[in-house]
Amino acid sequence: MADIARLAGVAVSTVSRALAGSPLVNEATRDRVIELARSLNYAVNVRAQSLRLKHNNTVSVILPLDAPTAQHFSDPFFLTLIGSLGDAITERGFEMLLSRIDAEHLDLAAQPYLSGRAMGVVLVGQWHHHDQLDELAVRRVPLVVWGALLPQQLYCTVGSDNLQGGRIATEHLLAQGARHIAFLGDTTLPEVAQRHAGYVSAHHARSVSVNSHLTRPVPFADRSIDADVKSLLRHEPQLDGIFASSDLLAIAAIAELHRLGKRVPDDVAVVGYDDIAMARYCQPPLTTVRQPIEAAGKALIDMLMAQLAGERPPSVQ
Amino acid sequence: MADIARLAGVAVSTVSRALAGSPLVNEATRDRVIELARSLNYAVNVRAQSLRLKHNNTVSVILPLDAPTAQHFSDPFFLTLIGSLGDAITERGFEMLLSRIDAEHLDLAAQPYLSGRAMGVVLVGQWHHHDQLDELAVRRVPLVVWGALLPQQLYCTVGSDNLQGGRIATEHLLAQGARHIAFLGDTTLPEVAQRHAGYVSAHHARSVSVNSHLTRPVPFADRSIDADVKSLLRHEPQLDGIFASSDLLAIAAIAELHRLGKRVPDDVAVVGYDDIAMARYCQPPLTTVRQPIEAAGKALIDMLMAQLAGERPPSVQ
DNA sequence: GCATCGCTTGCAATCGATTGTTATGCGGGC
DNA sequence: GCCCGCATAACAATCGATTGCAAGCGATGC
Repeated sequence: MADIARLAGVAVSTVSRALAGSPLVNEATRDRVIELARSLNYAVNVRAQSLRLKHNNTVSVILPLDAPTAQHFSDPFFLTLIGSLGDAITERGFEMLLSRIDAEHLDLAAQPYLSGRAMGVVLVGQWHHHDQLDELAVRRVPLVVWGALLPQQLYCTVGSDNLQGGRIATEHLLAQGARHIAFLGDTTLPEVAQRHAGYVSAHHARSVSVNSHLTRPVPFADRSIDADVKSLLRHEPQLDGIFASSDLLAIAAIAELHRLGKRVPDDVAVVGYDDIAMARYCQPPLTTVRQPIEAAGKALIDMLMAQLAGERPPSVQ
Repeated sequence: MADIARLAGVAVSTVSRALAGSPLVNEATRDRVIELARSLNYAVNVRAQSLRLKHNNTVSVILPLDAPTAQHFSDPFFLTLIGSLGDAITERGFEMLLSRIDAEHLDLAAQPYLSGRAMGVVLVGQWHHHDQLDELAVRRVPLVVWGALLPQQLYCTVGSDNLQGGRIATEHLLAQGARHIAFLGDTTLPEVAQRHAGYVSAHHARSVSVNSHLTRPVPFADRSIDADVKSLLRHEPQLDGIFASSDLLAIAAIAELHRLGKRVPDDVAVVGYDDIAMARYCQPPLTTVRQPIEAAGKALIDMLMAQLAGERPPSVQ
């Protein structure tokens, strides 16, 4: 900016005002400065600017990394959600800072906010540390979380109605006559636990008993799912339905069922969860419970903005 | 930081040194300051820090937005590539700033660098403006591009060998006896043009003539692909192969072929490109040309670092 | 001769950190 | 008693921008 000031023969403050389009500078001066800046490929230093202005136009999006499963940025559901967030953030003229933290230390999610890098934080998933998130809310960190709505939680969440979703998925299988339905998913995660509760509730509604051996605690995206499917069939030859807590699990399970000579859905019906793009293209198309991914990004950002405006927006399902 | 200095009874400069672990401060003082900072949930203001230090630990990743197709952050290939970049950037301790620009103004990709927001830029795809990217290279903007290697280009690229890939895919179809092979892809894009050149070259190698009516200029991810498949079959009932320039196109084409009563691959064989995760789970698995997505993120970031170190790294295929 | 006008521009403080230089306190040697 | 060296800590300039306040312009009226 000093260079431009020198070349234009004015003070730095005038350049600043000119580039900001302030009416306090002469039009001729302003045009001269702006033209000079353009020809020099000059752009205002955003760090200095936001330091001075104490404001910020970046939203931090954090995808916790579940170390045990060494999961990378690969899960299609999370990637799609990130895409949806990216669109929502871009539409509002903000920037998106994407990072990862250890899923065991969700409190680190406050870092981008505390260090002035971002105006607020969007966290994808609660994982196992609901308590750490409550603490962040107490510390008034602007935060919204994609995940389950838990009783008396202090932070804001956006998510699908997992209980209802689990019920619908299971009822769909029961309605087709399935009576030995497996549940695939890590029920220590709040969202999956709610889906499992829906699975149990749907059984009760039809007075069908739940065989607890049919619930397998597999992570969201585990390649070892094949072994689980094999073991399920060995221990429960009557298996006639699978409710997988993610589409990826469902698709992998179907592939393994095919390899084992089972017909889907004739022998074993499978229902997934998420409705990722892939699900639509399967042959035949995978039955799945739709999570509103497209709307989710918008809802998360809307909620973050409301929070920054001082409101306490209610969580959304 | 001033607050901590006051509470600790020392000067701001001492706090700064203490938090940075400088040996110039007494150990007792240092511990006292660090403990105070922790208890106050204080984090160094990164904007001020990087303003002062004139360095930067964020990499800007830009996904051009192709306005005509109103394409959102949804293409699984690009999302996977972003995931791969995210992993590579996180591994090196950097941050990832993700944004979108109009694909017609790739010169805007320099903005995050010029405004001091990022140390360098990774651009996903050349789209239609090779020239604008050359200009950025002339202006010495640290930039690496995912895309095709073009003759005498001035900027660095990472990408697969599209010519060879196109050749392999087409030869695979020809080897199965296909003689009326359609090409689906927007050949005005450099990468797709090279794949098409491979398609033509494979035909020539076997002295099979190329029917130019079988080349359809569909965008990477277009839902209207169904109409193209219908029209291809109407005009060329002998159609026995399709080389789609992306897996998404291939999968959509297969779905439509099924609807039209064609068997895949018996009646019409289909080959895709990219090898997205989805391809592995199709029934039967989609034949595709693998793009090294996992390695790509690492390669792009390595190249950016080399450039920042003053080297002129060669483009990689 | 001087205060005043509206308009434009320059001065200087400020944002929050870092770091070279200087100052302070203390103990020991002369 | 004085000075020196050493270990710490304070001072102040700096990064690049923004902005309240004041200064300057020439004409005018008292």
